[in-house]
Amino acid sequence: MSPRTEEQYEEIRHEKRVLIMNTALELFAMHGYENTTISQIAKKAGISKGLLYNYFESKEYLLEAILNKGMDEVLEIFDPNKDGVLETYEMEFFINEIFKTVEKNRVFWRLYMAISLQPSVFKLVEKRIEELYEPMMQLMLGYFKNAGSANPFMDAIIFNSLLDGITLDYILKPDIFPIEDIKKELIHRFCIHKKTVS
Amino acid sequence: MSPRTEEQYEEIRHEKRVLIMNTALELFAMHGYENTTISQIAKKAGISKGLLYNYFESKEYLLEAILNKGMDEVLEIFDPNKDGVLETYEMEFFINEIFKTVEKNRVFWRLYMAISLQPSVFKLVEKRIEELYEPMMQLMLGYFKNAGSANPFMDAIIFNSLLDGITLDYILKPDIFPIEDIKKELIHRFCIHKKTVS
Amino acid sequence: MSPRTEEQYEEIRHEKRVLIMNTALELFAMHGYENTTISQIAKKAGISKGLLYNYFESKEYLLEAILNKGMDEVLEIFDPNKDGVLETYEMEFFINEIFKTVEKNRVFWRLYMAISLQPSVFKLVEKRIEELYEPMMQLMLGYFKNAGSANPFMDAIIFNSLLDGITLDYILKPDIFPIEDIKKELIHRFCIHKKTVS
Amino acid sequence: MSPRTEEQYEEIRHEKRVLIMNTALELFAMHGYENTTISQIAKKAGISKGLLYNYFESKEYLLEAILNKGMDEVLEIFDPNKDGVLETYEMEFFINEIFKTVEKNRVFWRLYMAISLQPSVFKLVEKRIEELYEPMMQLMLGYFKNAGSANPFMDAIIFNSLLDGITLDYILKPDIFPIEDIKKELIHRFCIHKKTVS
DNA sequence: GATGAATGAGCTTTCATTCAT
DNA sequence: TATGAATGAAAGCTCATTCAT
Repeated sequence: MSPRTEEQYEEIRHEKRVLIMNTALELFAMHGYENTTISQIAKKAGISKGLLYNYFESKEYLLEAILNKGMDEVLEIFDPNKDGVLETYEMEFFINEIFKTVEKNRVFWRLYMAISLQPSVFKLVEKRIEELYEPMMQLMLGYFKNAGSANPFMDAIIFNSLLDGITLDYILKPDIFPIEDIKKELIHRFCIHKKTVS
Repeated sequence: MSPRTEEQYEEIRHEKRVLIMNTALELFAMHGYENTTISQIAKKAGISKGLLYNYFESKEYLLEAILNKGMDEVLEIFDPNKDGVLETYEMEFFINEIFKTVEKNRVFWRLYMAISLQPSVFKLVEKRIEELYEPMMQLMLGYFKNAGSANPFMDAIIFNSLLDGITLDYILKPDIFPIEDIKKELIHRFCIHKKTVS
Repeated sequence: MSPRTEEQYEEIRHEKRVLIMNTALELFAMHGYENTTISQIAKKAGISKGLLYNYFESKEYLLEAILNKGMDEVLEIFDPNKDGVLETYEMEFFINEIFKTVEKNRVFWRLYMAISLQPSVFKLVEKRIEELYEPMMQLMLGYFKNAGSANPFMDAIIFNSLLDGITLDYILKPDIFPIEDIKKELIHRFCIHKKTVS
Repeated sequence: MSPRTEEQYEEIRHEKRVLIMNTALELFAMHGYENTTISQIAKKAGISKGLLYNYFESKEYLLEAILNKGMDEVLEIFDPNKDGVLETYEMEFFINEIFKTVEKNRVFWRLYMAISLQPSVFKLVEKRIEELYEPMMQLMLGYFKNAGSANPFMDAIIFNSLLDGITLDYILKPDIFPIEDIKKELIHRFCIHKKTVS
């Protein structure tokens, strides 16, 4: 056996980081950030407390890393059309993407929302939230303008709130919330084919 | 000097209870339940820690009392139509009531939502939530049926999610969220006046 | 109704003192001195905490008063023969008296023994204990000498320990400890009629 | 540096546990369970409060561990003759063993008796007490029967009470109680040598 | 890199005692 | 005399973080 290469070590480090972050995310989302102890995370991840501090400077930095990673993943959706306008025919794809993200990262969203509701921790996500909401609003604004809305600003805000509400309700009751039906309904209601804005 | 009468004691007790609950609600909502210490509450309320425990058995019971009181106030909205159906012409009144409640109890809703997102504390509100959502859904279901909706169940869920999303966004950014405009828009969109029901 | 006389007030004060002391004794003996709160005592006695402090300067003084009163009652047994010698024919009477006291003041003895075992509170009873044991030992010593014992000192100590052990066991399991039979047995064993020391 | 081996940790843990238990036993016995604070124990043991909780879940569990360990040690005396009968010639050995235990574990016995006298804490030792008294009584019963006693049950109870009383008096005044002489006297009185059994 | 024993600041909670009425 | 609201010191306990190995 030859000693591990620099890259292998790097790989191991990266995998452990991900392990810790995923473990912590689950616990944070389930019991809340304050109710989760470093011991619990270390135990569930199968490592020692000391090692955890080898990867993350503090509990708060760990949380920050988790939130940033989650936000990065979410923000990728907006990349394709980053500086463009959402054409009406793209709306269906967009809604699908959003729902896919929400369903895939349910646990992250729960944590994210809980944190958002806590002003004293909110600073950790405040900046990233702007990165999310600003392009989102621009996209929607452009879309509704394009679709000939009488009040595109109002339409955008309401659509945005509706998505937030759906996400919230889905997170709170994932087992009984009919997320697939809701998605279809949204597509049906908001994806205007051709020029027939009702 | 003779001791205070029972009524005087009752008065004192009631006022202090309210003072403590209001103070705690604000702090809980602002910094989160776990991040708020009994010391902070006592200090802000201008009383000693010991006295607080004279009124509430524990920090958790204090939270429970706050949540229950808030839920009681919110549930009063449903009283007028408790076992009836929401007639189409009543929808405007109903939306107005909901928005009034949300605006008036902004702080409570923030706490309430934060708690709901934390499964381990969720048990405190679980039962009360059912008291809120069940009649709400029935009311909406009846309303949309009455209004001739093709899919009243879907309409009810979406309307409900929309309200949740609006509440959430308003709570997170009360200063910039155009709550009044949104309310008008909702009334405009969802209040079907008798003659126009097809 | 004429105002109460000075004596009547004094009478009321005395009765209330006794009420508080008896209530406290029971609680102290049942749950221990440290585990009993002033609130509990006041509540069980049907008075306010403030009033209790009107009668007793502190919790410790209350305990002291209880212990002293109990000791006084116990010490009365020794009065009849205080400076005399226990004649052999008086032993039966004496044992009867001791058992009567133990049975009557079971609760007091429990407290008294518990306190004795706690050096830091022991100072409260230390002096009174000497008042009890010293004459007791003298009495026994005289008795066994009188009865022609080969080692009256040893006999006295052992007899004393036996009484202590009986008291302890009776206190710990009053329902199953055959106190009456034991008493008869003691009388049978230690009351030497005439000169037939076995 | 590589981390300590499992054995090293085990060693450390065991030694600390013993240190804490011995320190706590002494303080509990001296000042009483309720009057002893965790801080005092930690300080006297030369460790932090936090560490103590690393080893014992709570103050009560610490007490329980102490009582159980003490009882285990005491119960070992009964092992040799566990299911047998105490032959008359073994009585001397048995009395010697009992006195040895009492003298060696004086501090434990003080705590044990104090706890026994406090019904609300009694549950901690209730079960263990039965383990002690039941075989003790059986042994004594067998012994006195064997020795031709007219009332072996009474003899057993009285002998038991005598031992309890001696233990109590010795604990209360170890410096002046003539425990060695008493032991000899007991052996003299209760060890019936085969030939002299009438 | 990896361990978990060890720390200590800070939390919730209790309760003897005081005091305005 | 009598009340119970109010205090505050001190208790038990938790947990993020450190560090010797």
